[in-house]
Amino acid sequence: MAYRQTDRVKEKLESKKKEIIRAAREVFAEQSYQGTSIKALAQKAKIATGTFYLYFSNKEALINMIVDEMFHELLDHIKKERAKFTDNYDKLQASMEACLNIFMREKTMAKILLVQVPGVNNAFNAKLIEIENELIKLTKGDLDELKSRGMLPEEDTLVCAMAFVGSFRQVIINWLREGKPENLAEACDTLMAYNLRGLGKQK
Amino acid sequence: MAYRQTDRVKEKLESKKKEIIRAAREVFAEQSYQGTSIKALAQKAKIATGTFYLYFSNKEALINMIVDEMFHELLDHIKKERAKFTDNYDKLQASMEACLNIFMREKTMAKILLVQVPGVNNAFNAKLIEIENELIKLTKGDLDELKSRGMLPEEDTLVCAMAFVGSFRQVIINWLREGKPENLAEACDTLMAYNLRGLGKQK
Amino acid sequence: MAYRQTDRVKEKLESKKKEIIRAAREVFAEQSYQGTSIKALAQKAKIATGTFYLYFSNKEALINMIVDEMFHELLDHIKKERAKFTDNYDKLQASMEACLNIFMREKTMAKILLVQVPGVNNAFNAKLIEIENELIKLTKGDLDELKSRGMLPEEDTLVCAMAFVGSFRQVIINWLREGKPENLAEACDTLMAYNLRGLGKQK
Amino acid sequence: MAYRQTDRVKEKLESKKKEIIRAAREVFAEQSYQGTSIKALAQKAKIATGTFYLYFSNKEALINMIVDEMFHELLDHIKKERAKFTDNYDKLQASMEACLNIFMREKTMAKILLVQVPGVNNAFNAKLIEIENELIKLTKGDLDELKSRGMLPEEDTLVCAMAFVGSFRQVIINWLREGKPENLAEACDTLMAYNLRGLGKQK
DNA sequence: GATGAATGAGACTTCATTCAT
DNA sequence: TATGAATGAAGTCTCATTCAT
Repeated sequence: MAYRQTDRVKEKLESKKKEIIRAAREVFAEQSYQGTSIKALAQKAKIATGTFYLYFSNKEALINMIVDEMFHELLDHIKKERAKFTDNYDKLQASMEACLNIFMREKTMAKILLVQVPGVNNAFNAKLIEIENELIKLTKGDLDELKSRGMLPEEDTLVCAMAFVGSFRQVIINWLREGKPENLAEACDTLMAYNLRGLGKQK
Repeated sequence: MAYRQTDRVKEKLESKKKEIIRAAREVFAEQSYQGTSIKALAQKAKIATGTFYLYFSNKEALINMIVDEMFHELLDHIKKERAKFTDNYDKLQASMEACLNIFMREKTMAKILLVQVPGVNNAFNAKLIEIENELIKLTKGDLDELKSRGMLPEEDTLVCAMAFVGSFRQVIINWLREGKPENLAEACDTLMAYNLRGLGKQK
Repeated sequence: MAYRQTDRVKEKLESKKKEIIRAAREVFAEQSYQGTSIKALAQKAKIATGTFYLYFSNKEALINMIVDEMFHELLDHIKKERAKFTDNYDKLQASMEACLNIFMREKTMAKILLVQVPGVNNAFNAKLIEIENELIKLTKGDLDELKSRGMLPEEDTLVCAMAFVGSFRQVIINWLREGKPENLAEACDTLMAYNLRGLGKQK
Repeated sequence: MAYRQTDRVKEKLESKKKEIIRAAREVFAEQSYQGTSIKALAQKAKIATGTFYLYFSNKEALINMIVDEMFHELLDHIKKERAKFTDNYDKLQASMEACLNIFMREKTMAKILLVQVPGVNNAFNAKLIEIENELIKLTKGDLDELKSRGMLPEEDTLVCAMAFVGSFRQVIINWLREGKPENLAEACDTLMAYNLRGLGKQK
């Protein structure tokens, strides 16, 4: 009987991969992608440098997987939260709150997505953009629907969606970088109100 | 006894430095800072690698100069445009329009400041943040004044300023990356209206 | 789960370091320190250039280690030989003979210490000087003792010690560079007699 | 009438060359040959880097010329001083005194010949050796003559000559490097007495 | 599978030398 | 002739990736 990958073996492998990713997230949140060597990474993950290559074909594959993972963590969570509501204004609010919550909970993710990684490598920069655009698309969907129901004035919904997302992004990034505003949850309310007014929501 | 540092020679040297910076801007707009070697840079500028070091002490000095330059180009222009108005709403609008105009005119600057450089090198990342924060500060100044005159509702002006700047940033960045929205000038009007409503401007 | 740092592996690493040092000694005996590139060094040691940096943090660390090593090899041997005698004249003779013997046995050491390295790098030039001065100091110690016992005329013992050491140094260096005098052991006797007369030894 | 190198032109050229050499001596006395760039050299000589190459074909030609010059300065002076005496003991003393005098007068020469240059470049290292050997040869000549007249015991005159020169060399070098012995002239007397005893001079 | 030593391409930078002015 | 900007080979060192154990 030949060697067979039992579930347990598979699981073990998978868990080691997870561990490496976990360590990598931590490191990348502190240092830039380019500034982090595989050796340093391996040390953090408590493996040998060679071992890294048993789990990832190269450095880029790792960051790709990390960003991919974050992509799903983030959007799945957002979609799940949105699904709880039917009103599009509520959906909008739920989206942003979900976003903030996940970033507050997982600061490493926030740092990687918003601070460290951008501008490093055109290849996966694309993936970051994808996340941003996906969020804009969701937002635009809401706006389009509200507009079609006459609940919003006649404005370019793409631009509005960008403004909406961009305003949140800016506040989160400043919070990450400089700790201001101190109370992110409160700022979220202010932002929400700002954007709803901006959209021209009828009271 | 030729080749004295006549004015003409000096001028030529200065223009060569400018040319290197120009080439560097172009390269950095395409590739990341870290991903660009001095050799590649030199090739773009049509000089030998060693020549680069006659004009800049090292790679970091170059990017510092570039970002510094952009910092001044951008903020000087904005301040000049703002100075033409006394009304704070007009100032806000002038700021953003100045920003957009300069980015439309100098796409490489926009790409470097907004797309390529962030997240690469903590040293001058700070300078980029400085630019962003300077703009937020200017905006906040306007909002504070408007608020003190009772022309704005009681909101956290820092958060509002971030939202304001962030919304523009997001639209510009998408335009840079994907060409959408196609008509940036028009989008600017939409954005302006959006933000003025968001601020709670009394008609 | 192989390739642990077993004793055998450790030993191998240590021997590799030794091998690099051995190769370096050989190269430095032929070419100057500055004139030897890491690449050339690596070739001689049959390793890749990068491998060098696994064993030494940089070029200077290597030469430091080499000179340090020689410092101890040389002085330890001299002191050991001196210790066999109580009479200071015997000690003097033992010192010089030990010196000659070690240089005859390890010509690369002699070439590096006496021919190649001096005058190159102020940092470890100091270490070479230290060796020379240590030897002069030992010699002076002997002379002072002899003088205090009235066995030497009233002369400046520092100058005499320098003369003593310098005369040996010159003969060894000429032997290294040009093979003259051919019979170094015999020359040693001549030198010894010369210096003892010079010191004014009472028969 | 074609352009002709008048004497005055020639003289001017020659004097510039001298000036460069003078500056180079000064620099080389402080820094090592390898550690000195042509640019630094040119600055010291108050010429442009390119100008250097109008007077010397390359860096090595300069050091060669310097050492050559020193070779003659030194040996001509020594020979001149020796010529004043007929007794070989007097000649020996005159040689060494001449040597010391010139080194005390021209410390840069001493530093270059004895401290900085050795070990740098096999090519002109040879020339330094030549100087040393020439001095040994002169000394040996004296010893041989004394020996043939029965005024010296039967010893290997080459070794004795080396001892003689080596003892002086050592004292001078220590004086240069560390300022000890403080009084070089006095040390010279001690050394002379030491060596005459060493040679076995009959009183 | 796991290890970490080994590899070598490639980055930055210096500097002897050349060359246009 | 004099200048100093320009050149590019060569040096040091890093690090992603491979490979022997």
